[in-house]
Amino acid sequence: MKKCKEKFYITTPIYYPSGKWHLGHCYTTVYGDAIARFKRMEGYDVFYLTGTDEHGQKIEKRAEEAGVSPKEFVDGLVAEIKSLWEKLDVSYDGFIRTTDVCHEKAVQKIFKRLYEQGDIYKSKYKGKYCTPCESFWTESQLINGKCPDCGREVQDAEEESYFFRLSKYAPRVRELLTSTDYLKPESRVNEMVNNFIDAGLEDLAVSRTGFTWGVPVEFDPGHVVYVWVDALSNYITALGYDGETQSDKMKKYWPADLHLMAKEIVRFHSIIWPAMLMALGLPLPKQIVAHGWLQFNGDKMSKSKGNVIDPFELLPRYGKDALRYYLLRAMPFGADGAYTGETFLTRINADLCNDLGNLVRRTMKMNEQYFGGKIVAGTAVAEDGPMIEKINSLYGKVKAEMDVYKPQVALEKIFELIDAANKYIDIAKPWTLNKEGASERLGQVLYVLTEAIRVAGTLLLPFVPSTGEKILASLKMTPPDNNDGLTYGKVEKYETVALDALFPRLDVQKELAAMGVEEEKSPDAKKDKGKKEEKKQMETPEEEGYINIDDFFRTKLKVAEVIACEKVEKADKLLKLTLKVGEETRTVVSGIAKHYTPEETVGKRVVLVSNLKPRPMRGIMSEGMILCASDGDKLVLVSPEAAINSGAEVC
RNA sequence: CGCGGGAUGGAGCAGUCGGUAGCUCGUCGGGCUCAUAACCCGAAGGUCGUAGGUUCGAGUCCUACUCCCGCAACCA
Repeated sequence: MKKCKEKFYITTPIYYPSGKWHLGHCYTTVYGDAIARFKRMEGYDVFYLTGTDEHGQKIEKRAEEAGVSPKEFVDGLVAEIKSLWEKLDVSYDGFIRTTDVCHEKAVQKIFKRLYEQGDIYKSKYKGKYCTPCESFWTESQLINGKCPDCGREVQDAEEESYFFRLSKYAPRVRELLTSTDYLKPESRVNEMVNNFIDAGLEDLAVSRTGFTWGVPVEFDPGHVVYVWVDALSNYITALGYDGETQSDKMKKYWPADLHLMAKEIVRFHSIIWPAMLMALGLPLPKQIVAHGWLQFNGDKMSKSKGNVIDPFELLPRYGKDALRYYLLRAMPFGADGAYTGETFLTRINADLCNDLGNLVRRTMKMNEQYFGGKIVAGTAVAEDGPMIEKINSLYGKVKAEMDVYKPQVALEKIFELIDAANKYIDIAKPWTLNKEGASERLGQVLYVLTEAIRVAGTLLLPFVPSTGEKILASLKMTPPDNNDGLTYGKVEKYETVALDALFPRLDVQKELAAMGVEEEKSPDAKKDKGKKEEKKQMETPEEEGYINIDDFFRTKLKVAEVIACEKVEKADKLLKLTLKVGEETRTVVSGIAKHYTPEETVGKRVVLVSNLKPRPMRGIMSEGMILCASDGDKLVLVSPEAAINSGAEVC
């Protein structure tokens, strides 16, 4: 079955190390890993690339706040993500960092070449300049027409920038999107074409002068290459492309077979990236696939909502394969998927513990008990037919789904065989055969089961590698390096051994409590959690979760009266409130427009956080925050319960 | 009318070319004893968001509407 080695080049995006690594990063990377492993099993010469995108103003700032150099800052996060990939069994072949010297050099060359051939040109864009801050702002960034940093007047100014002639390639890119299957799922095609291409593609600013943490433009000091050319080109510089000559790796692996990514960066990969490649005269990637986002407890992941799922916490508790399985199985193709602790645990229990783990365990125990683990092929009877057929057809089914990059459906197919095997045991009743002394038939039944387990276990390897290995270890086998043996009867003799349970069964309620999930559904769980918190309070009163009184009084709360209120233009959720706080007048922008009209808000007394750092919102400087109570759907303002002068301290 | 996605048993989802509405979890009842209180069988539960239309026949196609969610451009 092994043919001449065809290549397969697959990539994840390069991740931006500005904060914590989360489940979203894990999802994309594990998804890619499953495909890479599957292709390797099929005999492809796979190159799986991942990496990090390390330049830019945000990193520069974060590093400054942390008091380290940008390089030191990203080094730490890169070490973290590499350890994460190791813990998740991610089998990447290349890891590119945009701070790698050869990448930076290649980017400079690419930039220069595009400039020399006229695809990049120098121009200016108009905006506003704040002289004291030495900052350049666009019209829309201004706050009340003034500098968003210092609030001072700004002057008309022009800033130099290099531009990429994106507009020149718009027709070809449109053609690519609309008449090939370059972009999957197709629903994204309309989004791109309608929103961006047909709306008019403007040339793209590809350099910046406002910060220095980036690849310098070789021939124009003061400019650094902005994210597009720097980040996107990683897919070719990682193969050793240096801007002109083709490296061996480049010749071998380019064009990419698959760029995998989450939906928010589809725009760059479906429009800018092909245009860049066209300009460079390189072949285009065969396909980009965009997956949806993991939503957490019904919402976007957000720290303030307390629903951030940290893979570093989940991993040691449940293991890499539980996490891999969940990510690969539970997400629908292309759309968003909802993560909740409950669905996670239920999935692991139902599929991995009950169906798969238990099947392997019960079969191996019977093998051992009845035949001392020595199982040989016997004569198949009619009753075995459906099972044998299922074993033989499994690889084809899994392959068909993996060819269109749908691991979730591929896994479903594998579990259909596991399901069928559990049913087969009930029909064949080995324990009865044993009592009846039908030894030959008993041996054959166990042989069929063992074959099913071998094939399913082997096909599980790309998805849950260490579980696949454990299953094969029960059969005293090691993972094969090809897909040759995936049919019934390929192994005629076994000496099996019953190992420990593959996945211990989880107590869902206990685990949920341990996760600290907010909204348990069953009353029992609430009880459990209540107890737990009570205990915690008694034992460790000053532990996490508590602040002392001084901490509290750092927040200056005051009663304020709303003396004017209006909707913020072009903002659905914002109201601009003018507040009287004692003698003072404040402007506060608040996201309550869905719950209050301006009219009903005027005259209300509210509680203001008066020492919050002012922050621009939708062009208006908001000088504080007013307190509201919300239980999800409902939101109400918090008010003093009796009349009191505005400006009164809340204590 | 800014763009896009969605609405299917209690929950989460599938449903291709229109042709008997499926899966997983949960619930209820039964079976089995090899196995991790696991496994197997059966049942209850849906006017497929609303209102029209096309058709012999609509979850599927057309029109209008309601509600939800992303993005643009915000909710400290």
